[in-house]
Amino acid sequence: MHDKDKIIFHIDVNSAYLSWEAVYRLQHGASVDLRKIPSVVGGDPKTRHGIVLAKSIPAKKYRIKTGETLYEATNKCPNLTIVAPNYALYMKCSDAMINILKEYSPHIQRFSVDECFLNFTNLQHLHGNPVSAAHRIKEQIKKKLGFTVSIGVSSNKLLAKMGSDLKKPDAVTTLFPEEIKEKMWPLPIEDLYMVGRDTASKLYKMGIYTIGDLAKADLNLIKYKLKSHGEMIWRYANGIETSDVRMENYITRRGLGNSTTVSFDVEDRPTAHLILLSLTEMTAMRLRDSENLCSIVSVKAKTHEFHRYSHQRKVYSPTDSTKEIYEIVKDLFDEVWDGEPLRHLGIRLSGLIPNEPYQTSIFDNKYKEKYRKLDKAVDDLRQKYGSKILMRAGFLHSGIKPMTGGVHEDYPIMSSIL
DNA sequence: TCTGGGGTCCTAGGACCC
DNA sequence: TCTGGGGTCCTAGGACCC
Repeated sequence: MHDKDKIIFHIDVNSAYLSWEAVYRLQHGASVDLRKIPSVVGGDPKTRHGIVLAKSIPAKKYRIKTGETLYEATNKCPNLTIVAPNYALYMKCSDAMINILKEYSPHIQRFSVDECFLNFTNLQHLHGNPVSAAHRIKEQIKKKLGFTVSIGVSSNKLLAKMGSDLKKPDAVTTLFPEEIKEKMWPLPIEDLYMVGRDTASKLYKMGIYTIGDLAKADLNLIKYKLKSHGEMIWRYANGIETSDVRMENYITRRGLGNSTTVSFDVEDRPTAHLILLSLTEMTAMRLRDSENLCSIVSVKAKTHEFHRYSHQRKVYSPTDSTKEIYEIVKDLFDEVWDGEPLRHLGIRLSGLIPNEPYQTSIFDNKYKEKYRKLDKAVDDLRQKYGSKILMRAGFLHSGIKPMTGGVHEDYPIMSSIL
């Protein structure tokens, strides 16, 4: 089959967190619809989580942007309504949407909590023409779940994604290759997927301001200035993209990590260690749950002044043991920390190796086996009774949670790669 | 009441080897 | 006393995504 025969949908929930919050509140007796007033979902500034996570369309009219501080947002709009995030709710809404999509195609790639690709290729005989099927999907989600989506329809994932952005909210838009010139090329360069602030400013310096400018630019010049990233975005500008709709994201998982912004500045080693232990408990449990061992452990920190640094180490005996990982984490931290006050700590486990029983036995010895059994027992208890059922003694009266991280505990696997 | 958390990939430079 | 080049692995940092 030729790529031009593929039919791909990109389904994007409009202002996802905010819409889901609005629907939930209406269902529970709220009289106002958050979507119809200037409102945002945002974290708590008292714990230094005060940023805008999602905004309503009326809030957008005040030029409020996702990611900016609530302080800035309230300056722009003093009567802004701010609600706290409820990630568990968002998971449920996301799952409910996926279940509807599965009625149309089993071939779905969950791209994030609020976006997915659906492969509609060869399904016309079941569901009719793609555009009317997309409209039915959109209406069914609106009717059953109460929120709106924008759907892009094209012959590859990049164009479907760009298409879903063209019209919001509650819309179906096609962006087939023959429509690129008219619909995509006039857009500003920063609207192209994978062109962020830094890339955009480099392109401006080359006299490239629209997606069309980039599409028509000399590929060799772009490659010279922007390396492989340049080649990729040049192809995107021309609508060239051939990746598959991948159903099983977990196969390609490269690593996992957890991090946290602490409500106070960390200025002493014992506190830092306790937070790192708490993060290790969470990340190592997720690692075991994914049935992988890790061979690279990394620690990252952000200072009071927002300077970031990281330190990592390859370990020659891959592990999934909380204790072993924590010992490495502690070492790494002690090697780099110079005593500067920290606002944020994180750990990341990568270099994943499938944990198959015959492989792990190579590394096992009695000592390790003891910790393996302990980890499993703790995981089982926490799974049954919740993460708070057990905590290490060090956390008692510390004011620090025994497990930290897990805003998106199980789902979704985020990826910036199509 | 001032700046989240979870990801992926790429690049540069140094160490080390032949 | 002058000073190769190719290759791989590792680490730190940065850019991008939602």
